[in-house]
Amino acid sequence: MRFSKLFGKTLRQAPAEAESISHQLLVRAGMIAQEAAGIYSYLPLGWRVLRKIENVIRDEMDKVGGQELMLPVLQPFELWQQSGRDIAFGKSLFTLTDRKDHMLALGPTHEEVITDLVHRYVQSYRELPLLLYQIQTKLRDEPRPRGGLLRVREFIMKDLYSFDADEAGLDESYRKMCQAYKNIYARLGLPALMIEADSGAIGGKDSHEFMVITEDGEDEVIHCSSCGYAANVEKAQSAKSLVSIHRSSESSQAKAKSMLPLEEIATPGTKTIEEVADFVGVPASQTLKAVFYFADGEFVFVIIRGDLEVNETKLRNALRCSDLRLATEIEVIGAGIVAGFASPIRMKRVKVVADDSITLGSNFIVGANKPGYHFRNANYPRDFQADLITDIALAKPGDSCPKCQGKLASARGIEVGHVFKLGTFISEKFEASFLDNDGKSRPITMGCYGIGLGRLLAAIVEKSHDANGIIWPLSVAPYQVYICPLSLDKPAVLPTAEEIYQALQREGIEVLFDDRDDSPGIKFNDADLLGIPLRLTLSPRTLQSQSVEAKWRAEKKARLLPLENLAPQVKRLLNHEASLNLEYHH
RNA sequence: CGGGGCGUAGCGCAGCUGGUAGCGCGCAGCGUUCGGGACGCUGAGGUCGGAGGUUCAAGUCCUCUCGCCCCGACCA
Repeated sequence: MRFSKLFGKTLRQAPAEAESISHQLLVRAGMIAQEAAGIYSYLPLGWRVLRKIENVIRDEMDKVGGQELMLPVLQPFELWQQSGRDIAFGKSLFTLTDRKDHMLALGPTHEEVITDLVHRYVQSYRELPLLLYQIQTKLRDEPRPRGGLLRVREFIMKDLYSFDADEAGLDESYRKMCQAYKNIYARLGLPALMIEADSGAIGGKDSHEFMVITEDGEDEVIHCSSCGYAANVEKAQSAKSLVSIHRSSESSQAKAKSMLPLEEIATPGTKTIEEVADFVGVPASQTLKAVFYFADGEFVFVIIRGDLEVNETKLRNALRCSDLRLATEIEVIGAGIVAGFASPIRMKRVKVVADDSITLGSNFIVGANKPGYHFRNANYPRDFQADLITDIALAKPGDSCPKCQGKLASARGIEVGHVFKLGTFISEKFEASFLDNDGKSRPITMGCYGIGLGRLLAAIVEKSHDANGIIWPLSVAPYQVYICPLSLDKPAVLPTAEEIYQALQREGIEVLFDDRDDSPGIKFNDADLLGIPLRLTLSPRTLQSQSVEAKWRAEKKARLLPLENLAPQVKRLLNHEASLNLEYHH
C-alpha cells in the first residue's frame, strides 16, 4: 500500500473526548473513527488489524473442532420470551417492528437462536459433542459506552456454543475452550489472566473471565499474590474470620458459652456504624450493619457485619432477582424501621438476608429499632433469624485471601473474554434434547464462550505502546514492513524504494510504502504512531553504502542491510521474529 | 437514570461586561528545504449543535431541545 493513497489521516492531536490511551492512539493513527456514542467505523488500517485478530481466533477455534456458521442479526422476539431473557436483558436489547408489526430483536448474543437451531437438528448422543461458532456483529444498547472501543453498542464478537451430552462432556469442552483462549491471547502478545467470574442470576455454575490488567480497564479484579487466587470483584470472596485460626477451631459449645445476655443500651445520636462503634468503644467488626433494598419490588432487610460492604451482584444472585436497588429512607421508615437504629431483633416481619459473617462472631452491637438505642450482645440465631444466610460481602484490597490467608490486592482490568458453563437452562426452554444410548431423552448441556474483537484490539494497544505510538505485535500488525525513503528528490532514492516495495511484495510481505514527499520528521513520527513492526529507511546516506537501515518498532537500535537480495533478508528477519514470539509464548 | 463537563473550520482551541468570528495544526498552489512533526508567500474552508425568546443588535443573555465525554448506577 502506498501511504499517499491510504484512506485515513494521522492526527497530531487526539480528539478531546478520547480519554483512554487506546482510544487516543487508534484515532490518531487513523484506524477508527467515531460515528455516535459507542459506534465506530474501522478505517482501512484498523480493519486490517481486526481481520488479523479474527483469523487468529478462527484458527484456534477450528483447531479444537469448532465449526463456523453464521446466525442472523435479526431475531424473532418470541425467542427471547421463550428463554425469559427478554426481561433479563431489559433495555439493553435493541428491538424493532417489521412492516407487519412483528417484533424483532437485534442480536446482543445468540444462545436463543442457536439453541433453537440445534433443537431442530440434533437428535442423538452420536451427534454430540458439538462446537459451533460465528464471528459477527452484536448489538447492545449499553447504558454507558466508554473508552473508545472498550465498551461499545455495536461490536464484532466471536461467540462459540458447546453442546454436550452431560456435565463431564461440558467440562471437557470448557477445558478445551479455555486452552484455545489462552493460545489466542499468547499469539496476540496479550498477557491475559483467567479469573473467576460471576455468571449472573440465570447463568450456569462456572464462569471465568480473561482479564488484561491495565489502568484504563473498567472491571475490578481482586487477586492474591501469594497463591494466585483471582476473581472479578463481583464474585471475589475474602476470608471474614478476624482471628481465623482461633475462631475456626472454637467449638460451637464454647461459642455458646461466650454468649452474653442481650442488653439494650442508650446510644444517643449515633447513626453511622463508625459513630456507634466509637460511642460503645468496639471495632466496627463487632457491630452489625443493616442495609435495605427493593428486589423485584419486594422490600429486603440485609444484615452484614459492620466492617463489611454489601456486594450487590452477590445479593442479586442470592435473591434470584433481576432488579435490585437501594430503598429510600422514606421506604425504610414506611416498612416500620427506625432509620439509623434498624434492627433485625425488634421489627415487623420482612425478608431478611444475612451475610455469613454474622455467624462468625458473637455479642454484636446492633440497632434496637428505637431512636437512640442499640442492643449489646446480639447473637445469631439466639436473638434474631434470617431467611437466607450466604456470602454477600464485597471483597476489598487488604482483606485476607479465602484460599491461603495472604493479602488480597485490587487491580483494574479489561475483560477480553468470558466463558460460561450454561448447563441445561436454555436447552430445556427450547426442548433441545437428545436420546442417550439407553434411548432416554435428555437435555443438551451447554456452554458459551465469547471474545470481543474490537475490545481485544484496544487491549493490545493499551498494553503495547510507547510515547510515540502503537507497537503492534507482528501477528496482527496492519503491515509488516514500513518503507521510509528520505529526500525523494535526490537521485536513486525513489526508484530504489519502488524496487524494494515491489520485491518485498513478491516475497509475500505486507508493505506500507511511505511515498509521500514529506520531511523525515513527519515520516518517522507516522511510522512510530502506526506501529508497523519493521521500518526500512533509505536515503542518499544509506544508498552510498548500498544499504538500507532496518529498525524494529519496539527497539531503539537500527542495523544496515545490504541492498543486494534485500527481500529474502527481510523475509528471514520477519520469520525469525515470528518464531521468537511463538517460543516466548509457548 | 443520578452527578459533573463540553458543543465555534477536518483536529486542537481563543473569543471579557452583547456591536456581526479569529489562532495553531491540517488542506490547495508556488518556491526554498530534506535523518525525528522545516520555512516563506498566496489561498480555500464557519447558517458559532438545533429551535424559540429578550434586544436596534446574540457565538456571547434567557428558555427548551439534541448530541458528545467523564464519574456513578447498570452490564451474559
